[in-house]
Amino acid sequence: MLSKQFKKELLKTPRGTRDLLESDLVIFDEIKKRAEELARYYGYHKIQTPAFEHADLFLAALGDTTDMVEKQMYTFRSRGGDHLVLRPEKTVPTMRAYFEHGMQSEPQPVMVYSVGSCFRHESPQKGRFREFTQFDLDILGEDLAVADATTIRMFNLIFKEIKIDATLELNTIGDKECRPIYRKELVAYYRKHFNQLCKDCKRRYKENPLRLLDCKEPTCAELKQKAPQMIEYLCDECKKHFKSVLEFMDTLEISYRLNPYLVRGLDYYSRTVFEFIVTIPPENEKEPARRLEVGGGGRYDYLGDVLGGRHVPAVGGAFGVDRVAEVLRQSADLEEYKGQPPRVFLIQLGDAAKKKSLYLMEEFRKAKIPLSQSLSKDSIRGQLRIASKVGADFSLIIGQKEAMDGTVIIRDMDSGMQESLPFAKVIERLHSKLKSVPFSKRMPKAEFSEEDLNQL
RNA sequence: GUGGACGUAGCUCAAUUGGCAGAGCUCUCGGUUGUGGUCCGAGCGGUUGUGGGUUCAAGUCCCAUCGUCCACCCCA
Repeated sequence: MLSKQFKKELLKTPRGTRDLLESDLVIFDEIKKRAEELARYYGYHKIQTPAFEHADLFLAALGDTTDMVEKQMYTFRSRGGDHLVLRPEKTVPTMRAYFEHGMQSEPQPVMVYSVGSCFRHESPQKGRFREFTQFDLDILGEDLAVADATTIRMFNLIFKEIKIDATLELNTIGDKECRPIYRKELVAYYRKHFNQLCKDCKRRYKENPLRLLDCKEPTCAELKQKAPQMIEYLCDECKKHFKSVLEFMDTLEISYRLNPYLVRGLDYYSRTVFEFIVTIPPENEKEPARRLEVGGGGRYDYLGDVLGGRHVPAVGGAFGVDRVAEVLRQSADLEEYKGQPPRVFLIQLGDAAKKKSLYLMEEFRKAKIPLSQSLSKDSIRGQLRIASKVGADFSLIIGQKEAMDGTVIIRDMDSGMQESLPFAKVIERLHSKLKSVPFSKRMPKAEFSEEDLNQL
């Protein structure tokens, strides 16, 4: 037995994690289901990689971005001494699986999707957890712009399907040819204005110049407006590629906003980058509307070279199931995400009836009658209370008398009308009753006016 | 790592200048020994996050600590 003090500390999930209860999971599952249906239809195949990988896999892929590796990854040693890490994302594992299973000798491109937890040791805040669920889509072994367009289109379709109003932002960050040139220009520009930069930007200037474009400080924002933009420095190939992506967007009638400040920090990224943004209205008038990134991705043509020593042009992205669920919870009509209440509630009174009902439950299951019950309650009153609380349309009542003469009472929970039938007829009768009571009629907490009551 | 707000029952929150720790919801049981929703009654549920200090007396004041949320940093 834990002491009370320890209970307070231990009987809760660790920081940045949480339990998902049924009311959360019906939403999660529905999101995953709709995304999966779309992905499958468009030719993606499901894969599942382990929750942890060799730490060196990520070290190799991410390069020497020590902040990410040291501070934000859950690394640990196995008993055998392996240096492992809880996966912080799924692009790298996907590429790892591509090589491990020789997918380069399958017809190209290889299209895969996956859904599962990722882990980052960050300080939690709204929509950001240390364990979170990502839905990933990737196209490996294809450098044509149509793959970029397909990826973006998939997320566009998915968000439409789950009724989330997300804005697409697009940019290109060039390739190995043109990006270094641009970066040099950018650094040269900021060098001239170095003294005006905010404290953070002075650090970014050294560590990750492209991130300078991300700063929200007023003076920095002003500076970046006059900063050189990637688009002016694109090589011919990249220009052609990006133009082609945009043409596909027009063809598919997907609206987008070009955001020249959208960047990805890591070296293996190239060309197309995109994000889907949801604007959340402010809770009170003083606060500005918030931008929540619900998904994003891009092309990563160099990851294959880094990991497998082989050029595998690829494009992919992910959306955060947690964030999407959060947005849905605040905005959407959640009716269709609510779990369906059991339609029939089985009530038993007395030992003989309880035994009988235990047997009957399996018969009802085979007959596909959606049944619920509370076998631990004995009073009819208590059982009926639960039946109405869970929103059952009908109750089946089996008491001593019914158990003896082989009948069941069917009670219509709306009207209170009851009829007694032999066991053999009950299933057939229920099927027709369930069909005749439409979903819309079901109101768990209905309130009746006097007129209604008089009619009964 | 930095800054701000907040920690009282399972949940939402009260508690006056420091003066008996409370309400609503939920849950359990009963009002009706075989009939639900509304209603009524009763009950369960607390070391007021933790530790220390001031005081006759601390949920309240002070210090420390832990935790949660929010923002920053970071964002694969």
